[in-house]
Amino acid sequence: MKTSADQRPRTVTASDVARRAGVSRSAVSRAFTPEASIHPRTREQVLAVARELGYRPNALARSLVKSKQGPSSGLIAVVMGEFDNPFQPHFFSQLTQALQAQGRVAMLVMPDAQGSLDDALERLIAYQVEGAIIAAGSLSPEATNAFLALGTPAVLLGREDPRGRVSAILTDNRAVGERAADYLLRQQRKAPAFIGGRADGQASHERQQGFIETLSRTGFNTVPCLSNPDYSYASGYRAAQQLLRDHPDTDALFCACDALALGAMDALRAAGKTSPEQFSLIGCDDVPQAAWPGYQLTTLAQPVQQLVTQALDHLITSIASQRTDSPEVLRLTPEFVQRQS
Amino acid sequence: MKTSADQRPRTVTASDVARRAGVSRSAVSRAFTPEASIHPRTREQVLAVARELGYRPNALARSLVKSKQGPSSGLIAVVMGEFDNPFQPHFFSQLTQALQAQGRVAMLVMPDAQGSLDDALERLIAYQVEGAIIAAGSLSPEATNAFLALGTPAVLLGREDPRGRVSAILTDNRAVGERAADYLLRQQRKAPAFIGGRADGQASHERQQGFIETLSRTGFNTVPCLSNPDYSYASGYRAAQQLLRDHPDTDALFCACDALALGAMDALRAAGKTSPEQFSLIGCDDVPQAAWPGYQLTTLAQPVQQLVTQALDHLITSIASQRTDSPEVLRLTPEFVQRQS
DNA sequence: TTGAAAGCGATACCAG
DNA sequence: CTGGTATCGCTTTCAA
Repeated sequence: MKTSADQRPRTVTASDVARRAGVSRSAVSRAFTPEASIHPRTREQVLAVARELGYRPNALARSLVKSKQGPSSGLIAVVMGEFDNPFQPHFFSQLTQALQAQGRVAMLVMPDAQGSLDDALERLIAYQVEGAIIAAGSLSPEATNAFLALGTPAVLLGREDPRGRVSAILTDNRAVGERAADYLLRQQRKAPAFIGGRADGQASHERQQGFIETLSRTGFNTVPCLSNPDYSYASGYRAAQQLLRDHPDTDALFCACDALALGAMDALRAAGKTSPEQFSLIGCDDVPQAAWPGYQLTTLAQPVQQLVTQALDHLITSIASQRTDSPEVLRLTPEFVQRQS
Repeated sequence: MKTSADQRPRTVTASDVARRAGVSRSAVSRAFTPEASIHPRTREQVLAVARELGYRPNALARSLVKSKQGPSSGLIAVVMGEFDNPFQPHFFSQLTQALQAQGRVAMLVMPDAQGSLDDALERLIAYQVEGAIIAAGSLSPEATNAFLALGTPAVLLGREDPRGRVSAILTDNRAVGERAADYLLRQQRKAPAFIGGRADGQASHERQQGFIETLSRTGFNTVPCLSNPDYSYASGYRAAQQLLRDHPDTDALFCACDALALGAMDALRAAGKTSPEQFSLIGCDDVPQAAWPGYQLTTLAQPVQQLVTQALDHLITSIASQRTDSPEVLRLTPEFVQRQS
């Protein structure tokens, strides 16, 4: 008699089903292959027995043999930065769901504080991921290298590869800056300023460029620009305080992302600048909080759904074509979202 | 001459390394097995060649053979609900990082609107996940069943299995309600109320129970309790409006989660109840926004780090012991976080 | 349409 | 310590 400890049933294999159904292992395999040449009746029989026994093809074994024909693990690596900005989770959940809808499985890597990114990547690669979506902010280059070395297709999401070696799908950040400037100009503001994220942050930098260039075309030659160690609410708050101290006449502000903008808004309020008449503020991303009644932040929305769809399409295509050369960069247009009025 | 299309190098296998290093495949395998009995010099040689050729053991193949000895895919399924509450992403990122630190890989499932949960679960199961962490809110039962049927260890995180068939790690929600009540009583409030999430929501319900029972012990027998279709900011806002309409004398409010509480706070402010003297508010979770200067929400923090650690420990243990019977429920104590004063 | 047999890439057992 | 061999679970020729 067995002990109660080995309650876990041995995995049911194709052989088990074959034996029970009185057919060969091949037949079982065929029953689970849509286009296989197999008699309908045989298939039904097999599937019936399979259901009865609770058999499911082992994806590990399947991928192993199919790897002869090309990659087919069905696994996609998702490299995601930390959720320090409320925009990231939103982005991430869209991405996951899109992958899922495609019948693929997301294997996740999040660089933690220890910087164990490399280990984690190695592990994913060992699982023969077919491709990678990289949305890891500043850690993207490392991740990019890892996949590039393997010839595994990868797509950057939300940022661009400085060396242009892999495709990238992102929001047109210069356009973001330009439209932010347009908005503030339309409001007849006299003293606009900018609060950005990390000085080396690509997106932040491009938004700043678009912003100040547009302004300079209208005669604003010196626009105060502050940068921060990150893209957080707290940084926005601090930066706005500093801005008010150093440039008390400021009457319009563009922040590189909503998190910064929300922080800035609270700092402005704390300083008594509560009315939209005295001060214009605009952010970028369109995080859920921006729509909260307490904030009503005007912002430039990133086209999340499009970004995700395009990135996935692109990745799937390059997996299918087995080409990682000829990288492309796709810049999608942000959408202006007017609030607070 | 090959065309430029087949630029992707064929995967390097152990045989390639063996041949090049002048040893057997077994030797290569041993070189990559920490405790294997192999001459240090041989190992170094092999590793050198491996590095040179860019060889990495194929995890798929490895898991396949190791499955003889027991589960060893290194894969853990993470079933996560939608990120409709800012607490979820926070939770999720902690979980992922913890898994990663353990050298495991997270395979993610997020039930999307279409309810394709079953398909996605089937897929994960096919990949021979060793265990599952289920933090999917209301969809947990389905997910639980799927893993239970396979005898795959699973742990519920943040909620409990109504039928008590799998282990669960969660915050002590009754204690949350009790301490919330204590706080409001300490403030000498006369007319406390409660705003919860879904009426059938387990956590919300337990928090409510703890809350009203504690209050009733002090003589409050009829406490207005509102429920909502979800746990969102918007619902909190609406519910608070309704509360102020139906019970204008309310002077203290406990919300089942911070998202609801933040919404309620904005509704209170919009109604002119701005001062902490006139109105006490307390939430639960301790999401990042609760600490923002604009809110300064007093709340009962869920011990995220502990929850994650315990859940993982528990899962690993039951994977190792191969037992899915004798489920346990662990309730961790919330931490009171006093703000706004 | 079907079954037998040959792998996919790696590990573990067994002699040497 | 080392190399040969069986095996993991599945798909895929190749004949029949």
